[in-house]
Amino acid sequence: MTMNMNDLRNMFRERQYKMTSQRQTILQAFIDNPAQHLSAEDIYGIVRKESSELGLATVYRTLELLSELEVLQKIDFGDGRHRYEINETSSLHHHHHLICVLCGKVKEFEDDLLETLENAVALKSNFKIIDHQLKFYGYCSECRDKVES
Amino acid sequence: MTMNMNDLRNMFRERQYKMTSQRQTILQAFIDNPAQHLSAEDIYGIVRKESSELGLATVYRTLELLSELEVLQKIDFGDGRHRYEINETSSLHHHHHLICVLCGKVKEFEDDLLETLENAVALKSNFKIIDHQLKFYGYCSECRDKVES
DNA sequence: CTTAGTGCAAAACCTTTGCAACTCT
DNA sequence: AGAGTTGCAAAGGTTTTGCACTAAG
Repeated sequence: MTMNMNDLRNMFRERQYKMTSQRQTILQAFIDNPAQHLSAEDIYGIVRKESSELGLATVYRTLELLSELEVLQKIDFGDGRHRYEINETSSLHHHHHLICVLCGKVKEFEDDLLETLENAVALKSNFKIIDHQLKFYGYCSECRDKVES
Repeated sequence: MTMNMNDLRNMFRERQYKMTSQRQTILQAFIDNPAQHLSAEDIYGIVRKESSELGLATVYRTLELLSELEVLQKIDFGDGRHRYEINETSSLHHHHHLICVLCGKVKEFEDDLLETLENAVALKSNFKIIDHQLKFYGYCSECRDKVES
């Protein structure tokens, strides 16, 4: 299932990375804020509000590290900054994003149906596919009401 | 089919935008370089090589404008800059991107199969979906050889 | 002639990096 | 002790903006 603090500690030990309080705090922020698509600045804000000391550069370095380790997944909604979420290793949790073009709200959508498509693409394209990302753009229910009225 | 210079002129007239030589040159650069995912800097380079005068700020402003008009589509491959391609209005030309995680090469993939999924998502989510974007990550044929050997 | 668009340089952002100080193991 | 990590400030890269000037309708 989802990464927890002990898993992280073990991953770090294996690779001789050090488990620092900053790294713990950052992972904890993701655990405390599920399904939030947090940016570096978001994390920085969350952690500082909880009165922990932390430099912004450290946030960037940690997000980079955790992405390489595939603890986090980097996503891009085109709003000029990178965003991250905990990488659900269980493929059952593969989900996609619905982005409202009016208010910018991002909703999640669970899905497995893409596996078939992925196989077809792999065959035709000669790519060995390891991951996919699917985004839908449209109007969320609230904004749709505004538009239609 | 794809946008041409006259279509653009008409769109501009309708909205009282002005058709300037810079805007023409920029659209022309997209027409001359199909399937290229050009960044602002790319366009700037292409145009200047052809000895036309043009400021980088104008490129950014024009790309923004053409995206709003849906003449261009903004895409993001996570390489730190926005990229654009001509928006194929014909849904037959809906295509997706295969991104190699090793060499960064981007290949295109044609597809219609997503319509079904889109409908399912619309129903379940209460979103009115107007567009989607699908990216596959993996190893291209060349890089796969390197990895497997 | 009027309004929109351009170019330049400066500013604004987000992200990365060099380096001395620090802290896990 | 020793290697990795942090924080700060500076640098880098992309994108945006203010303003005087220019060009399209």
